[in-house]
Amino acid sequence: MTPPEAGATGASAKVADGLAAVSSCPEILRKRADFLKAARAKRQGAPAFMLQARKRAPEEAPGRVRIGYTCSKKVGNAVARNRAKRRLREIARAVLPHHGRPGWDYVLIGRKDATAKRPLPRMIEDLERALAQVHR
RNA sequence: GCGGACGGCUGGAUGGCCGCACCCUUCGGGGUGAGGAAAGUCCGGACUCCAUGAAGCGACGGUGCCGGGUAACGCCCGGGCGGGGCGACCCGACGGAAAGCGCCACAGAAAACAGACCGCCUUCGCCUCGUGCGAGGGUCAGGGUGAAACGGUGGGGUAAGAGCCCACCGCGGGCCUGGCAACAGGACCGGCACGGCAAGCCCCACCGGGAGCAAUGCCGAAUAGGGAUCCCGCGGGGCACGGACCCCAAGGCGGCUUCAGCCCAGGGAUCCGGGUUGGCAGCAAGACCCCGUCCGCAAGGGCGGGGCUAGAUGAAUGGUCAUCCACGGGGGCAACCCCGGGACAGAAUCCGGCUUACAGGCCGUCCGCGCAC
Repeated sequence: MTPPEAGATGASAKVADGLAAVSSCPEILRKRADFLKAARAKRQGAPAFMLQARKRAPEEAPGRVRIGYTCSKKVGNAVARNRAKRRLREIARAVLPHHGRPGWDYVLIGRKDATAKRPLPRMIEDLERALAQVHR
């Protein structure tokens, strides 16, 4: 019943390293107004998603990295939308603690089929590159 | 064994690591977390608000063989009738056409108080004396048309025919028997009247008020309609006038009527306070699930015991790795190896149904054919 130990412990050690580097836990965007503001700011395309990013004014919610997700009906039915949103959440969880800047709002927008099909490691690279573009 | 009918179940499994939402916590952690359809939003309810109450009528909408089940239903079960299939079984918009209106294309002589094209029979007249022509009468068996032609088949009968007469079948009527009923069976009477469509209007019976959890209630923040209370004030009469008081109207409150109840034109003051955004409640213990037992052919119901089973709101229920399980392709005699790869689909107030989508797999009952005994 018990699977091989060696591989599992190796993987867990690697991820524990990653966790130690987390600076601040990103906050989820929920208000429609925040999404509308982000949509008017900078945007950067990627094969499996679109990134929108905005540096907030100093008085609103200082210090935090904030992230939101959008999957419209263009992405597909409810199952496809939920799946796309979860994959976007997954890459944000991997990338944002290292590359997100405090005081910024980010919004990830899903694409039909591509968001569900592109391999996750490639999407992580895509997001790192897109963040670098937006911060420049 | 092959082909088929019906009913039910399942909807990848286990583990490691990293996450998300909610609940509990002794703050170490622990627990729970999508479906059979969560879907379509097509029916029926619960719940909430709105409409003054009761009865009747009307309008509109729905349902439509009978009995039962249910909170209720357009659902389910059992039965009847009609149709399909060798059969297991399946299908059915299945009340009324002697209340009325309307329609019945094309074809056909004729499509609804029947009618007479060809034909059949016959009377009279005429002549060219014929299987002739003309006029009249009797007919609907035969012809052809159609979805449908005013009962069908056989016999008698006749000038030829015809329910004209008879037998059987069909149809109608009341009666008897069985059944709670739909309905079925029987003998009797009637020579046949009543074509079809109600999925065109309609009639009959039964049911139904409207809107929906973005309902609705509460809390906090900025501005106008509305409501409550008080004051002034309003038709006629009782008093000669005015006021107070009393009585009586008129008018208003559902589509209409009756009864009951309530309100009174207009002006002023005070108080409460709408839509919107955010938060909280509604919001998960229920026509609930499981087991046993009794009643019932069944749907289902009674009793007893046990269980607590998602609660998000830009909306959690995931990502990844390993092994296994289906499945597809390739290689190999084979064990096996390699590659691909997981149906339909995601709760949003909650239940009972219906409908639609669905890879593959499993179980049970039954039918037909073939083989063996």
